[in-house]
Amino acid sequence: MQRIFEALASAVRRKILAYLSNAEMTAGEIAARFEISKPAVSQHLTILENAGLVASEKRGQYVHYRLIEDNLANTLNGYLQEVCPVARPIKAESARKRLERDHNSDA
Amino acid sequence: MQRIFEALASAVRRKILAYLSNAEMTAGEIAARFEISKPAVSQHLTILENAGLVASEKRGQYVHYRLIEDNLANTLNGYLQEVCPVARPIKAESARKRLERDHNSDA
DNA sequence: TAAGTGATTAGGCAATAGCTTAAATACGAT
DNA sequence: ATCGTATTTAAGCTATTGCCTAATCACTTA
Repeated sequence: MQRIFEALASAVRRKILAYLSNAEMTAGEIAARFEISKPAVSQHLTILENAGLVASEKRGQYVHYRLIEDNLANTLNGYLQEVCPVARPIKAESARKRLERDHNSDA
Repeated sequence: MQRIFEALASAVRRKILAYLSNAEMTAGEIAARFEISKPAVSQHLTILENAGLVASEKRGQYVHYRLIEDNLANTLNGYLQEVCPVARPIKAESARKRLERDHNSDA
């Protein structure tokens, strides 16, 4: 409980959740999206993971992060983010990324 | 949004919300309930008020604080607190306080 | 108006959060 | 094996948070 609220208290971390809302991302992709260093993003991801909001999976060289959909806090937060002017465009980007990937997987 | 999440990130502040869940309280009553100084509680109340989670009303010498019931964040938080082992006993105290007052108002 | 009580503000201190750069670790490809 | 890339860990710095005590402000009552 405490870890969830603390994780959600950070604007950057909520943006990361929005960015993961529609597509899985590697740590590097997430870091590239935001204006902070990779180590800083890595720390945020650790906090989100310890709060049970995201899960990571190492595949080769990359670490893929995804939302844990089956999670009350994420469900409620996702609902709030639908009406949040900061989160909405980031969620849209996330959706676009997924579409791009679906498209490219034809190649 | 940011202020709401920040307000809810503190365990003491969530306890204060639980304590207000069933009854209005003065600043002094809230401070007496928790093991921190009155000024510290006053700061927490300011943060909760700035987040739009509580409202204050000065009546004579006392400042009464109450939850803003008609508030999405409070509604969701109240729901979470129903299943929170920390918040539940505090909510019960709050309910007891209200009953005491209803009883004493006969005098 | 003076004293007593409730509450907040001010000032100061210790602990923590969040960031950066540099170093280390893990993996893939040449 | 070595080099390049992806990621995390380590170390250190700054800003903020949260608390305390002391002082101030506001109100009530004798």
